[in-house]
Amino acid sequence: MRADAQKNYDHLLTVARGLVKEQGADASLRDVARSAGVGLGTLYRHFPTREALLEALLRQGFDELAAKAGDLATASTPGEALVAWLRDLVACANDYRGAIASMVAAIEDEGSALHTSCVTMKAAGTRLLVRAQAEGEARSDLDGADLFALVGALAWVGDQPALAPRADHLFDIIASAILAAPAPKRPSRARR
Amino acid sequence: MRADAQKNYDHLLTVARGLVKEQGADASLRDVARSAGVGLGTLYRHFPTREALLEALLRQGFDELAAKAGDLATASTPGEALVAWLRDLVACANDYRGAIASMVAAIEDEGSALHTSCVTMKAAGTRLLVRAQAEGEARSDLDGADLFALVGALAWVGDQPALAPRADHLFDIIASAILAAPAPKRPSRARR
DNA sequence: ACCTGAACACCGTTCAAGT
DNA sequence: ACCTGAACACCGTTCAAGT
Repeated sequence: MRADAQKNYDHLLTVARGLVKEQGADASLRDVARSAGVGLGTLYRHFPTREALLEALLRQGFDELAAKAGDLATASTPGEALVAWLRDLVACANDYRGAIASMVAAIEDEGSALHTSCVTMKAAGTRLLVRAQAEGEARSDLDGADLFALVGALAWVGDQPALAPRADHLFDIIASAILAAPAPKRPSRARR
Repeated sequence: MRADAQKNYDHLLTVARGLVKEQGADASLRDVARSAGVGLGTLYRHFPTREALLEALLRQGFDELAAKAGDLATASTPGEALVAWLRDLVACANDYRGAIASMVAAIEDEGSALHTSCVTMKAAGTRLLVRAQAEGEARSDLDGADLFALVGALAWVGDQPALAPRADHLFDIIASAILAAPAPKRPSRARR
């Protein structure tokens, strides 16, 4: 890459990070180019789609999550490892409001710039889930897709200003549901 | 209301229902007016905001939910009543993809045309929750706001094409978490 | 009273023209 | 190679002018 192009790329990313953190994943691309002092075509040259830009922004967090998944696979108990990793994944998605919808859609869209990253995340989560299930620490009626959907749901809650204050509490509730054994069809009254 | 105005109102609502069902709550308002064969100003006259249009579309479902909440308060067991009502509320939100975000935001926005409806829904859900809690059929560490947030999360899952197939399963999992007693801080291993 | 549609200020996306 | 910005086809929203 030519030196001037590299400089544009880096600067665009910095500016985009600020704007997307403020205004969410649907921030105006025109604004990004304008704030970076660069032509619209330059933005499109470096990031041909909005997903490509989002992918670049999420890159660092994704890499850290991948590394952490590896560490957790040997450290701590399987159930704790799973929950700790899920918490980080949700936090990563919440860095950019609205990004979670693109991440979720990318799982099934091979053409998306986010596809590979998100499939990798889903696979890492699935491994942690399977290990916890093998040890009897996670309920058995869940698979990787269910887990990713729950992450999506929790990230969405964190993205809504009116719900965000409840996000941590709901995370704990759903985490405990993941760790618990599946409930019987009809809730049993307390023993008497 | 003048007869011609009433006719426009009704026709706009019919057309909007179709378009919003197809394209989601962010369907183009221009398209709605165009498809209804009416000037843009006429749409804005009858529905000054997108929320006002959404409110009119959700009206029927909301009314049915309110009635059902009353019925359920005396019929069936408190836990079953709560879960059945939540299922219907999620289904109602899923009628119009993307509507749930507006509903959730409306709770705290007194200026929103959806405010009253959504506060009413939240209050009805809270009553069903409190009754179930009083009978020991719902966990005690939840309040109405938590419940509404969980409904939002589940409705969001149902709105995502990639996740919708999992929506029913996740509903059951979260429903059983609502009905269960809160888990201890650390998940206890199975008795041995 | 009610309706219309032009006008304004924005978008996303593409692409010919420049360096 | 890379950059620019005009051009196109869309938005949401307002409001003067019509009936």
